[in-house]
Amino acid sequence: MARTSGSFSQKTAPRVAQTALKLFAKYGYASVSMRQIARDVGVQVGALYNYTPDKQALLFNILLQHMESLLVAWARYPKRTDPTDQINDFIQFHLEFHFSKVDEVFVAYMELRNLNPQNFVMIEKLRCDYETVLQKILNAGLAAEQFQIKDTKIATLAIIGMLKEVGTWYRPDGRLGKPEIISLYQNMTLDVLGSKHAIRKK
Amino acid sequence: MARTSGSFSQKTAPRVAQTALKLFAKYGYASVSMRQIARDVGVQVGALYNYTPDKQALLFNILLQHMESLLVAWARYPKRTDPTDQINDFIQFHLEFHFSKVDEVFVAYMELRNLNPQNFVMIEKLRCDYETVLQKILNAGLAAEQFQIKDTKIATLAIIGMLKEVGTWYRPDGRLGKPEIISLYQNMTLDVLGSKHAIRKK
DNA sequence: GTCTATATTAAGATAGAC
DNA sequence: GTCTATCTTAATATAGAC
Repeated sequence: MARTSGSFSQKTAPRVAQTALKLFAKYGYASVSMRQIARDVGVQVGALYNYTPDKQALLFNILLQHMESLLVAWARYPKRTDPTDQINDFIQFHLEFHFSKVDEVFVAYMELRNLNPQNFVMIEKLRCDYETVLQKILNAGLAAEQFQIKDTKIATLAIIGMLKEVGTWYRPDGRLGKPEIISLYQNMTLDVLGSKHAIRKK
Repeated sequence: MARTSGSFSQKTAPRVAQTALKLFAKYGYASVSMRQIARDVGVQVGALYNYTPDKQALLFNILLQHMESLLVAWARYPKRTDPTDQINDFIQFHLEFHFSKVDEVFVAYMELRNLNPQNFVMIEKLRCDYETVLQKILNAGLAAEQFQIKDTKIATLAIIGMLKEVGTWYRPDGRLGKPEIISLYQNMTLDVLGSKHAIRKK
């Protein structure tokens, strides 16, 4: 049952990346072997090296494409001027993006330390850029006197932490639908920021 | 320079566990070899097996002892009756405990998937027990009408997420001291819970 | 582009001498 | 209790045939 020469290349390329992503998310980068990836793709291990120079590049490309697509998607997201609106938009954007990229997000959070040093610097830069998006909204809200924040950096990290946790429990068939989750996190975030929206709630 | 027979056993036992913890925290369980642990301990690899039946047991014991000591420490922590006080105490307890166990906490969060299935069930049970501690305080605060929470489970997870994130950036020589961090997180948590403390803040 | 075969290295774990 | 030596398996990566 040897495969005909050249007959699956266009299908194989994306399958290698997708399979690596799926396995890295499930078992962790260090626990997944090239043989395991090859088996799930349906090729012999030698064939993988037509698509990646090595295992590290598989991880790096997953993280690079994920972070770049995240930042590009935010750049294209329509912006409103009011800081409270911006927070609501950011939470909605973030959660919707992450609902659709569960594996990528998980690998991005878990496998940073398995990047080689040069690759780590590149990804960490992009992660910082994304954090800065949120921090700037907080600063805008402070300037507009809509938020009451004692420490902007800590508030940024707390919100990132809150949102990150969602990835550990969200299931498409879970108790809450996406809109409900988004709404809950919008409210909790504005609470953390001391926004006046809190008055509306009561 | 062979070691004298039997001369280091009492020192070696804790060193094996501590070295495994340190290396697992830094490089990840799957990336650390028994040879690497042996080298850092200062023995040959065969000697490790006097202290552990296998590598998996090293990980499991780290997580088991961490979770048990966490739950025991909370059980012994003085309890106040007011739910708002309880939240403040829980945040203080949690952060102080985690400040002192940075590596244990990190390994506990990162390496769950490298536990074998039986070990995973045991650790997950303890993790749930700890989550329940917080959720019960939230329910008490709701019953006492001190908190405004739309979804107790989600609020619990959001707070856990906020606190977990601290482990990724806390450094003993960082910008903020432990008391400042604890105070900030107490405030943000009460904000998320819609506590009336928020009025005091303004 | 994929296969088979292999080079090379290293992993977890064990046996037996001291 | 530790050492040296070794068994067995499996890892990443490459070479060359088809």
